[in-house]
Amino acid sequence: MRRGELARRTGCHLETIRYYEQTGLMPDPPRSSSGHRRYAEAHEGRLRFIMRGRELGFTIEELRTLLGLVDRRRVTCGEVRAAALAHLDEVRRKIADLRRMERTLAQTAAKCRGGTVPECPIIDTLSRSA
Amino acid sequence: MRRGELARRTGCHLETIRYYEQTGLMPDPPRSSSGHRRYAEAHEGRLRFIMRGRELGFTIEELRTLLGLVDRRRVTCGEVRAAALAHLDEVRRKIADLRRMERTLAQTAAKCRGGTVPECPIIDTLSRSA
DNA sequence: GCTAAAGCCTGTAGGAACTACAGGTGCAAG
DNA sequence: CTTGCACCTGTAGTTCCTACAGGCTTTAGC
Repeated sequence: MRRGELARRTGCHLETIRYYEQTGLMPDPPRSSSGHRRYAEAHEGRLRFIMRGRELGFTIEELRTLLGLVDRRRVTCGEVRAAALAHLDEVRRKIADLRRMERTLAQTAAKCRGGTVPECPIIDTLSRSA
Repeated sequence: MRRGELARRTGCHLETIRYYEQTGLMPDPPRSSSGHRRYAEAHEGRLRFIMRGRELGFTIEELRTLLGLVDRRRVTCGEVRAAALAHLDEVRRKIADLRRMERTLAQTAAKCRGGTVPECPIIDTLSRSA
């Protein structure tokens, strides 16, 4: 498939695919005789993985590490495991942070009747840097 | 307190404080006669709120909205509540995404013995775009 | 076969949210 | 009173994209 179709299938921005190629996250794909990129199913899977990682706040650099481990297939299992666990810690920290924020937002919204009273409990909570 | 101390207290980068001032998240603080910024406790609270919001993935623009509501104190309670609930939805979506990633990472790491075998279940899972 | 539209190519510029630096002023301590 | 650090400003660089501009390629209709 070509770049446009890969973009449509994954929902990734067309130019971003090229960017991921430039930064080494995506491999240089084979080209047609006229120079057009030709992607296979494997590319789609890899791109989806990168996209999900980015959505979840992993940096390009972190993904490069993770994918680098995947690519150099003779890396030890222990190394991969360590990287995965480090990322797991980070993900769990982010979840904990978001849950705190969730509680604060839910509580303050619940306290508020949604009326037109200027003295609002949400405002008060936020002002106190909830 | 001065900019340096506010930075030390909050852990915020010195220059970032100035940036938040330029972009209107932080108010222009009072200045000493020689032009040095003079911050009060209230500034520290507001900065911490911004920092937490940023860590949790809220954009500058979203924070500007939220803080704008806080600042213009005569906004209706309903408006504030709507903004808070919208943010709550977003937070919940992020939590759900992160939990999916957490499960994948935990499961694949558990399957792996951490040895030196080149055929690693984590690698296989990631290659399949977990 | 021919042309028009759509799609792809490259390089480069712009935007968001910082971060770093250069060149200068203020202030406090020895 | 001078040395050194903190602060001031404006501007340039970083990351991760996104959007052109100007030019080939491919495809669909005639």
